Amino acid sequence: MSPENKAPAAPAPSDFIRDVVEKHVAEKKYPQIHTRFPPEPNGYLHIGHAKSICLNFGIAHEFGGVCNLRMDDTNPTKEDIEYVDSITEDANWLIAGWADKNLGLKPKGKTPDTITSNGKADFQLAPIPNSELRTPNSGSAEPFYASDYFDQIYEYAVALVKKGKAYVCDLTPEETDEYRRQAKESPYRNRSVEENLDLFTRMKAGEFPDGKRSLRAKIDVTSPNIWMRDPLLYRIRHAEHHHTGDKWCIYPMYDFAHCLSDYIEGITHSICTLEFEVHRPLYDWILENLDLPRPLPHQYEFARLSLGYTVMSKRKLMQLVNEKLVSGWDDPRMPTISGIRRRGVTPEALRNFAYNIGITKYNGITDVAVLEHAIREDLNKRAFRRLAVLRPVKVVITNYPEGKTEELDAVNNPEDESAGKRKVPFGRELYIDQDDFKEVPPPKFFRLKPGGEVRLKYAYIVKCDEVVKDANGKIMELRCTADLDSKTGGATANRKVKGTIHWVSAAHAIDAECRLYDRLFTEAEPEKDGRDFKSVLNPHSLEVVTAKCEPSLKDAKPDLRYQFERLAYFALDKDSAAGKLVLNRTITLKDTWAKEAQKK
RNA sequence: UGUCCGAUGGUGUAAUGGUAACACAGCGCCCUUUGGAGGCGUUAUUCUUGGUUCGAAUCCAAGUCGGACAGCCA
Repeated sequence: MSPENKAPAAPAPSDFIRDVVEKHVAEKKYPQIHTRFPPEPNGYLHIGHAKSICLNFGIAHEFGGVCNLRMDDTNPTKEDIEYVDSITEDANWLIAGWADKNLGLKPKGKTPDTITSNGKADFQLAPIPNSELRTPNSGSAEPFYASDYFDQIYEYAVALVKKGKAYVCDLTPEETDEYRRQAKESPYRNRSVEENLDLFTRMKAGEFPDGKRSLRAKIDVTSPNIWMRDPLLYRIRHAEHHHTGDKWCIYPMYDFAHCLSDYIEGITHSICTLEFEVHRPLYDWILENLDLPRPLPHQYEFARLSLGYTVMSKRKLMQLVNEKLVSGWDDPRMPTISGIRRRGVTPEALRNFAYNIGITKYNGITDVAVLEHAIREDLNKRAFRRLAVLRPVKVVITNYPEGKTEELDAVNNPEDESAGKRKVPFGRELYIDQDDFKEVPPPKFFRLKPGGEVRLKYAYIVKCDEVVKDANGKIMELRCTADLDSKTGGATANRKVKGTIHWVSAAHAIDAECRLYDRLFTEAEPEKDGRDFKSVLNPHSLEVVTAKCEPSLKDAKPDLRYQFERLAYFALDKDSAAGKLVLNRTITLKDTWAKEAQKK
């Protein structure tokens, strides 16, 4: 295929944040665009994070910049190394082959350099340059950690104290709350610099118990924005940190650590979700009051993703895991990146989805159909077609010789000629799906029925002569005759019959455990009107069947995708072993017959 | 209650003072050895009121509705 014939690349995305970046690039405001993706390692990444990853890495990718992966780990009591590892893996999976060249990592163990910028002392930690290895956690590179800057952030706090812009406060958490609500100054607000310095040093040294004192910024307790009413900068927490161990017993708050981490890393555009909008004045205040010599980062906010038929908050996802309502963070029904990956969705599909939904400041609920469309569109192009029967009914072709086997040609992917062909065995005894036979067919039923004809895909046209039942009336087998001239190339091959169904040869079929996943909730908005989201869990979100599959599926590969013709897309699950196939249903094919049948 | 933010078909977005468009969903037709895919067509939209203007989704004002925040969480 010549390059001209290739489908045009999707136009570069455009939104209000990219407009700003584009303007800055045109003005040459920064030497390089530098974003960051900064999750707290207190849970697994979900599809909402995927939106953020696509935005931050997308901007770096489109404007020739860098996007740092950073663990925002300033609260030791909630974080864990398990999450650091999963976040690294998930982020890397999503950007692989796309923006991996723009991924900012740092040398393992490296902390900020103390440098001189414009004649002033400065802290800086640059990513490893483009040319070097950027695979996370392999060899010499690793993500950034806010906790690697605790020394520098402490220095910045001391600087604020010395400038009279921060003070040690002895109010209890409850009192602090009350004072802030009432716009009252803390009685400790006007301590001397010397006393503040002494107390802050002793806080760091571990002289005081948790909650006894805090470091607060001295801004304006009457500000209409509560975040400017002398916010906390440091709290005492005698707790072991997953990355810094027991070195610290005071930890900076998000607001203090985040802007400074951005600055230290040389971030130009700090993009976060809408709930931080009211924090932006504080973000700016801290940076502007520290006499920093390099250009300051700026914060931009966008609406987080809400998706129908699922929940997104880490707290609720954690609840589903802990209460064993799902099998784990990577249960294929979970909206986590690891769950979505295990389900069989590709990173390309997820990226296309992120592209399609756009970036705005409006809090809407995205229809899952948009996600499902992106998944089907991607899988349709790449999946190998296979014949498999989920709920088998036996069919005997009475005019087909016993013991005879034919190897019939079947295309691997009608969308992609280069995917080639394979052989599927045909014999006298077959399985078809229960749904493809109706003894009393409804109107417009194009499949097999008593006395009716149907095409067996890639094989013959058959007619159902007899329905054999057991004593209870259960269908045991369907006895059919084939038009033996009707297979491809035969005399009657072009005869038109209304329906075509899939099948497998009973003698050659192999078994596979198929896990049929459906949406986790029965309601588009599980928490609407404050109801308990667990009360609307879909009891049928997982059904397990043993499918009869064409024999070529024994070589199924974990990185390939399969379409069981006329049914759904499947991917190999990690529970598979030699001789034991386990397949996850990623998503069904569109089923216009089901829709038609529903109209009754 | 205060502060901030937002409002365009059923849903999500575009139009940056000049013909309201795209995708998904829906509906209809064509095609089809997948009731898949594809093709064609179609339904349906600027929160309200006032103002500025030759002209407003866009600018201004007031209102209405919705969201976020008000942790020593991030």
